[in-house]
This record gives sequence, structure tokens and C-alpha cells, in this order.
Amino acid sequence: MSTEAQPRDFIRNIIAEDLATNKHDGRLATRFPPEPNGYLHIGHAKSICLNFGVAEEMGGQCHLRFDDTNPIKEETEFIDAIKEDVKWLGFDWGEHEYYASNYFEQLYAWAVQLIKAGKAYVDDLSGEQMRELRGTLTEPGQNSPHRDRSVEENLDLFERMRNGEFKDGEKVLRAKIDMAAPNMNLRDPAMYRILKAHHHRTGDAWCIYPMYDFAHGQSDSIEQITHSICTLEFADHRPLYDWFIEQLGIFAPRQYEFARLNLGYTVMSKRKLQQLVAEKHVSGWDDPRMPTLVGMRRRGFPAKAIRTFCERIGVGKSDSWIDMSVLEDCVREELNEEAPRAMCVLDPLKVVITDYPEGQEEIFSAPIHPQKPEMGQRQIPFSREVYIERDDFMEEPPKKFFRLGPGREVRLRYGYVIKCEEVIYNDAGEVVELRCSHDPATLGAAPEGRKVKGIIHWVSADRALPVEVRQYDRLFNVESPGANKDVDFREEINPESMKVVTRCFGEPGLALASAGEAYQFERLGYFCTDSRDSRPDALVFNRTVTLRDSWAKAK
RNA sequence: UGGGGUGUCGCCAAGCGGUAAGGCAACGGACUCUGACUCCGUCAUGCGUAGGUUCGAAUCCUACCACCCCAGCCA
Repeated sequence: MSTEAQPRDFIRNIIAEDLATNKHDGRLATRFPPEPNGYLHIGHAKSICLNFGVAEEMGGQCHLRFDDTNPIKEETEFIDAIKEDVKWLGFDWGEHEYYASNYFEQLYAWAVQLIKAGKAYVDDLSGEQMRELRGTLTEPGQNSPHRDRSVEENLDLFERMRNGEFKDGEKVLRAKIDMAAPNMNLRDPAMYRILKAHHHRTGDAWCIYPMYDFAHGQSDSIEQITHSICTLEFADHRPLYDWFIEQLGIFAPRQYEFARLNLGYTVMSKRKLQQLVAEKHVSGWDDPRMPTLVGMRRRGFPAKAIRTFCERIGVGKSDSWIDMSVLEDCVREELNEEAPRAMCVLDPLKVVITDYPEGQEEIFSAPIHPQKPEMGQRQIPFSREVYIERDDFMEEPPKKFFRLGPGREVRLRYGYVIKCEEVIYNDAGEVVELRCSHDPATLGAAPEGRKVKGIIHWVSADRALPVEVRQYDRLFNVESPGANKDVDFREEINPESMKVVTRCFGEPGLALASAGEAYQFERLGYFCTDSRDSRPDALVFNRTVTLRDSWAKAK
């Protein structure tokens, strides 16, 4: 066996090869280039883990660069949120925080250089006229009537564009490439447009802004990025970036494209996410049902789980749909390891232990984590009246059900084995209370002469801590929302994606739960206090993910 | 019918001419004071299809088929 780390995907293979052949003097630089016009989602996490991960593993550096070339859509709020999310994921860009807007002056100079070389021209066509002359996928386009303006005129016009002499949309700077190119991106693409808008960083210094296509490749070049990693849809743009770089005679990064992440039963498009927020289908970008990193964080997904997920799904070029179960497994794996255990009854059913003295209380000691004794013990009070989960009792239990039923025995976790002696009904015939006996010899010991397989969670009635629990489920009812062209994706929202349960009872120790802290509610799932709405005197827990439940499957 | 890209188990994904890794899911079983965790099994004579080259092909060649992306003064 080789002791070398094995590359895990085609991009790492390429980089390892480049490093081995000393391609850039052994230098490696990547970058994560978000546009600050929204919050980061799990799809971005894939890119972040790739770019930062590769740099970390292979001795390179990774830049955080904001591609802020469109002042109309971008805001400082998003910049701060993006930085926080990247940090939360566990990555550090160090000194390498950049903005495409920092390069505006250089980009302008390069545009002038291209004009002087006869490779760019100012066009007067409207957007609509440009579209008409662009041709179609199968027919070539036609040259703009302004394509052959003199260098002097173009220089003059472009300067006047910068000086604000024209209105928005009146003129545009275009690259002079080939209107008949089979690649649409090469049909004289726009380089600069007039936008009399306030930019979040450059203020009102500019009224012309470079297009992404004229800024992105050169920004990578300026930063000496060796490997420009982006998603598949930009493969068609690569020839354009290469063209600019070649005309300009500047450092040439190599671009590699990978398939973006698709996750089942959610949406990843920024437009759709924005819509969900704007139309209040969710409570905000950080709604725990959102696939945003802020949402997942609030939901209780550990950053480590998201990184594991990104590793597990791999990096390839084929369009892929990842099953939510992969993410959930990563979350469970991490939380199982870290989360302290506690008992909490979501749908309480009162149980009276008739042969246990009134007013008496015992304190049971239970491990905080059964597999990790070093995490210590917790104290759980027990008394004559307890609450159990309504689901853990059945009047007519099937054979395979080994919880409570009339005349049946079950163990109260970390407590006694109890036996259901009597069922109390209300006038409507609903079960409202159970009368049970207990076996005093079963505390920490197996019952004699019989087996009790069922173990249920419970909470002592007079010490029960009332809490609110929010049970989250998938946001959409269909695996690929919006895929059906005849149905608006908003109609595919799962109306039961959030169930709020207000009268749950937790064990008393839960009162100490701090903001965002994760617990395993035994037999139920992983929960964490809601970072927005939970207060020490009114705890609110979000269900992060349920435990696996083979009983539910068996039913 | 232009250009770019992709097709290996239900979902991802290794593989780079020497006889199909791994994960998730699923299904059995063991263990268990969480029907959890853990553990142990099972799960592609087959790699989009059809030909060809070769002692040997998922890997090379040819043709075909399917799906995704591109006609913003968005990124």
C-alpha cells in the first residue's frame, strides 16, 4: 500500500499532477467567488469545501472573493453573512479577502487596451436590437452597424460612458470577436454597461460596471489563481475568459468545471430561495427548513456534518441528485457522537404509579452519553406521577409492539419496570391516564423470571419542564420542486413541513440548555434550542433530525 | 437541426487495457436499560446501445441513443 494520500476526484487528480510537475513552481491558489446577493446554501458549501479543502490538503491558499460587479443586486448584509458562514464551516481565508470591485480601475484600463487593439467597440444598439442580431443556436448572428467604429471614436465614447454622459442602457462596450461563433458567448459579448447605481463599496465613483464575464477571469488572473474551479454552466464561458486573458497577455489560470449539487426535496436556486423568503413561505433566510447554511445551522446541523457530507458526495461532472438521507446520515453520525442525552415527552400521557408512595421522590442517575462515560452523569427525578409518550401505549397492541398495553410491562428508562393495571378514559372514550404498578426490584436490575423488552422515555410529572418543540420535515412534497413545468414550485411546498408542539415535557436538567445546544432526546431524535426564539424561561427546541426508526418502518 | 458537457447498482461514486472499490438506501441477523448506536452478512457475469480492435475492454476505435447547459446590458 502506498502511504501517499490518494486523490479523491478529478480536480484533485489534476492538481496533484500539476503540483508533481511543478507547473506553477509548485504554487497552488484557489478561490471561492460568491456574489453578495443572497445567503449561502448547501450547494455553495460543496464549492467552499472543494476550494478551501484542496488548498488546505495540498499546501495552497484559498481566497474569498466577492464578485460584486452588479450594484443593483448586491448588499453589505450579504457580505457579512457569507463571511460568517464560511468561518462557521471551519475555513479561514486569512488575508485573502478580495472584491472584484477593487479591480474596477484595472479592468477599465484593460478595456481601453482592448479598444486600442481594435478588439472592443462601443455599441448603440438597445438590448432588444442586440438580441435580434445575435442570431440563434443554429443561425449565425449579424454584425452591429457600429462594429467598425474607429479606435479614436470608441476611446472617446467609452470615456464619455465613464463620465456619465449617457443614460442607462444607451451604450455598451462589446468585445469584437465573432458574431458567427457557434459558442454564443463569443458573439461580441458585452463587457461594460451603464448603470447609474450606488455600489456598496465604490459608492458613486462609477456609472459603468464590468460584466461578470469581463471581470471574473481577470480577477482570477490578478490574484494569480492557479486553478479556477466553477460549476458546469460556465464551461461555455471558458473560451471567452481565455480570449480576454490572451488578448491582454496576462497570467492565465486554468478553469475546471464540476457538477453543482442538487438535493432532493428542496430547492437550490437563489431566485427560488429569495422568493420563499420574500413571500413568507418561510420565516426568513435562516428558517430551519431552508437549505441555507444559516438555516441549517439554526436547525442544528453541525458544520462538521456538512463537511463530511461534501466529502461523501464526491466531485464529478455528471448531473446528480443527492438523496437527503446522505445528509441526514452525516448529521446523525456527528450528533450521535457529540450530543448529550435527555428525555423529553412530546405528546404526554399521564401515568400514576399506584403502589408508589405519594410525596416521595427518588433521583436516578443516568449517563449523559451511554457510550461516553467521561461525559458524566445526569440526575433524573422520579415520583408517583409521570408522563410517557402517548405513542408508547396501545390499547390493542400487535404482537411485535413491545411497549405498554393493558396488563403489559415496560421499563421506564433508567428507572423501574412498570405494569399497566388500569386504563382511564374520558367521556369521549379517549385514554387520559394509566394506572400502573411498579416492581421495586427492577431498578438497575433485570426483572426476575421474565423478560421486559420495551423501554420508554418518561418525565416526572411535578418536575416536568414545559418546552416548545418544533418538528421540521422536508420543505417540499416532491423530489425535484419546479421540475414539472406545469406546476409552480410554490404549490409543491409541504404544508406540514413545520409542526409546532407547545406542551412538551422535558427532564429538569434541560432547563440549563444554552443557545443552539444540541441534545438527543432519547428514542426521538436530535434537537437543539432555537437560536432566535428560545429563552431560558421558555425553551424552544428545533428537531434537527429524527433517530432511525425501524419500528416505524416495520409498521 | 449549432456549440459545450454527461451517461458504472434505487441515489452518489472509484476505476485510466488484466477480469466491477466505497458511501447512502434496502434486506437479513447479532448485541442492546435508546426498536438508537455498534457489529456481521446480502445487494452490478454487469459498466447508455450496437458494432469493432485485442489473448483480454467499463477502460481503445466507430456509429447511434438519452439527458443537462448556452440565444441577460444577471452571476
